[in-house]
Order: sequence, then C-alpha cells, then structure tokens
Amino acid sequence: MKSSNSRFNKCLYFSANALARKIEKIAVENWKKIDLAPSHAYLLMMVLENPGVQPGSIADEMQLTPSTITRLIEKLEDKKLLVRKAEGKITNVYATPKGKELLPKMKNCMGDFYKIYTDILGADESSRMVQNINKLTDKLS
Amino acid sequence: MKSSNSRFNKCLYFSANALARKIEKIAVENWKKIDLAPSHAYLLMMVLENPGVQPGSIADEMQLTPSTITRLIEKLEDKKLLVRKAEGKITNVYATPKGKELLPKMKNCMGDFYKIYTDILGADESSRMVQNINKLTDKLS
DNA sequence: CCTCAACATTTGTACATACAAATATAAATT
DNA sequence: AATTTATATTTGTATGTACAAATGTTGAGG
Repeated sequence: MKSSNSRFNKCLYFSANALARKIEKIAVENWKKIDLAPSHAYLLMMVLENPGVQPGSIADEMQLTPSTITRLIEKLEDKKLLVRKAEGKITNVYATPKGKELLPKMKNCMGDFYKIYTDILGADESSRMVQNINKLTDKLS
Repeated sequence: MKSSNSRFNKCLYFSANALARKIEKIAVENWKKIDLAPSHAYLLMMVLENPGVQPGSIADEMQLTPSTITRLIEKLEDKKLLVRKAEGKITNVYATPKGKELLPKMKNCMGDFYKIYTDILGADESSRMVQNINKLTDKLS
C-alpha cells in the first residue's frame, strides 16, 4: 500500500518510522553480501578510519546510546573483527587484521547501497532529502 | 551533536534512522501522559474509528508486519483496552468500553504531539517534510 | 590522604519489530 | 468429495535499541 493512502500519513511519527523501516530493510539485504548488519558495518568502518576511537565518540557520531555501542562492539568482537583495549577509564577500539581485510568489500557495499536508492530517487533528490532530514533531526534536538 | 557533523551524514540509512529515533523518543515521552506506547495508541485509535477492523488491515495501514500487529494487540488486550473476536479465518478487533473512554484523551495527546513538532519546525515545513518523506517511502516500495 | 563528584563504560532488563514456520480456515480444482 | 492452494493469523525466535542502575576510574576540595 502507498503510505500516502494511510490514515496516519499526516503524522511525522508514522512517516519517519515507516521510512526508516523501509530503508533498514534495503540496507540489511544489501549488507548480507558480507554477512554484516548495517550498523555493524558502519561501526567497523568508523573504527577503521579512526583506530583507537572510544565507544563514547562512536555513540556521538552514530547518534546511538553508549549501551547500544557496547552491544554492537560485543558482536563485532565475537566475529573477531575488532578488539577493545581498556586503559583505565577509557577504552580504545581497534580493528583486527580480519576486520581490516573487510574494508574494500565494505566500501563496495556502501557504494552498492548508495546506488540502490539513488537509482530510485535520483542523485539530486537523494542528497536534498538527506540534508532536509538531517536538518529536521538537528532542530528536534 | 548535530547530525550534520557526522561522518555518516550523507547516508540515507543513517539520516532516516536518526530522525526516527529522535521522533520516537519525543512521541514516547508525550504518550506517557496516558501510559501508552505511541504505536499502541495509534492502533487503538484506528480500532476506535473502525470497529471490527481485521489485523491484516491494521498491518497494511500502519505499515507494520502482521506479526507485529498481533503482538501489539496482545498488549492492548492485556490492558483490557480491546478484544479480538475470531470468526473462522478472520479476526475482528473491537475496543472495550475502557478503550472507548480513552478516545478524548488520546485525541488530546495527538494534538499535543503535533504541536510539539510544529512549534519547532513550523506548520508549513512540518507538512512539507511529512509529504516528502511519504513520497520517498512510496518510491522505495 | 580521603571522600566525593564527574566521567566512561557495561550490565540487567524491557520493548518494538521482523522473519520464518506453524496453524487454521476458506476457496478452488480435479 | 478429496486434495490442493490461497489467505489470515499466531508463535517461536532473533535483533536493535534504550533506560536505569552498576561498575570502575580519575580528579578536586576539604
């Protein structure tokens, strides 16, 4: 059904959630190629670009809570893709060699995913919408 | 942090999810006044407007899977706000008297919620964004 | 030096949601 | 009428996320 036919179509709560679910689904499908959940892949890429980054910074950047980041890191440690090194109060996160090897494939997946939605929406509309959505999120903060 | 500062800010996956989480949070807070999760409230309102509606239709309209609808209905049955009546293959959902009593309060909450985000975004921008988000969701289907 | 406050992270718990498989009913085809 | 197919719903299970409380660490003020 088209969301515009919904009784709830005027409500930002619904619209935003419906969009997020739809995109999540596309993303999950796309990242299956390398057997990673989208959020795991993004976290791993962030660690690769920023070795030793702390969980708190990851939380800030990914706009998720610290506890969620802990959980994501645990999963990635189970898969031997990254490791935590605690030094006193702070914890540094590093990619393992296995994690580093994944980088090219992840970049490909990233590109594929971008292509999926820009093929549908057009590059211009895509980037305009992303900007508008970001602006909205900022204003609501 | 502002989402526009994020390394991931160009990615629709991130933007859409971040927006949804932010709005969800505001909505949850708002609906606490009547001790309902936002999705429960919306479902209940839909049943009130449409007595006997079937779970499948609810799933279509709310853009959630049937199994999720089952789970939501269970919670609302636990709270004695609605009941299911199975007749053969199909199931009809009705509000209980207790559920019906909630309607005015729910309408108030709905209005409050609308006000929260239109106060921040402006009525025009709000409705424009909702429309654009809906269009995006449709195209991705 | 000791206590206390601030900070970073983790843990316990709970919720919303989805997918796949199971169940139950109705309809259609042979 | 019997078998198959289609439809509606539920159940088992798993994931992502959050909040609140717990843990561990550092730094300041008495």
